[in-house]
Amino acid sequence: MGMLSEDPDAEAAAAAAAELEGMGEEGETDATEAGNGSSGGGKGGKKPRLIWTPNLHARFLSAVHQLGIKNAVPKTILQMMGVKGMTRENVASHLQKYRLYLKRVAGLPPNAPLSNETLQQVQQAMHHGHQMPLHAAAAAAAAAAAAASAQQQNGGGLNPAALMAAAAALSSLQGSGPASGGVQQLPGFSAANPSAAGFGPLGAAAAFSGLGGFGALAGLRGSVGPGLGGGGLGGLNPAAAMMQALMAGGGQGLGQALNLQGFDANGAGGGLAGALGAAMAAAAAASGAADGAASLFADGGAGQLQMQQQQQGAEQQQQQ
DNA sequence: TGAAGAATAT
DNA sequence: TATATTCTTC
Repeated sequence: MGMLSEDPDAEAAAAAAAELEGMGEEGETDATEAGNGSSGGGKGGKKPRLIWTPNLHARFLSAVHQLGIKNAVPKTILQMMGVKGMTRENVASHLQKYRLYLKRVAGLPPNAPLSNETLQQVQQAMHHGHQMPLHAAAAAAAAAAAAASAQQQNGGGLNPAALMAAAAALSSLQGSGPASGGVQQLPGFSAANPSAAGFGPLGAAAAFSGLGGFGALAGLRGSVGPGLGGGGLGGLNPAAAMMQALMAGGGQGLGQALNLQGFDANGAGGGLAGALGAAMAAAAAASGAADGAASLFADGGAGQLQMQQQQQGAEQQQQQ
């Protein structure tokens, strides 16, 4: 079943194309004009802000991969994407961000010049990362949620430990690469001593940034952020939806869950990056607004969560 | 002149 | 933060 992204090039592009066409031509930009609400008036003519939906990003990636990074320039990418209403500037802006993202994944400083070779290597590495089983993500998310939930009973508040547990679980699963580097940025951290993270959840987030890329960032924005705010999402619990999707093991389910809460699946699409986002979201849900997570515990996931808690304990000891 | 890419603004 | 816009360079 569908792993979320074995071959983004073909599958994603096809899916994107199908959806785009199906949705209606205009739809493209369908995207998404954000907001729009503004009154109606508009005259002014300001172009609506383009939102890079998972499908659009899939098309973008497809074009970039086909062209090769060397030849992937805005104009060409735009042509290959063939999205009505999209401008070269839209693509250029996204490409700029994408390149920065690749550099980060490669562990290069932002100002480092990027060689084509490096980028290609990163891309390949990412493809392999995509093969990562989703259960790993589910396990990490569950561990994080369980830990966060437990701590919440003691006094609540945010739980960097849960976040780090998720990071540790994921990075150990991956074994090597940027992931471990990300975690190493917080030496001395342990569940018993979460303050080692320095900045609490933000510290944990910083650790993730080295490996999370789009996925982790999107996860932070869409789920952890609101969770940290303490207010939750007013009944809607994207994290729970994501966990359910993950546990169900379905790529499509995950995508739908992500769409539901505005989480950009272009990030979640990658196995590892998406897993991080989900794990963090789960932790946030448990420590912040836990409705959905709670229902999940009461559900079939309970047993699995307990297992993961033990597993997490082992992880923590390793960290220490 | 138009496009790419970096820097900066929103 | 994500995306848009501006600025510089080619």
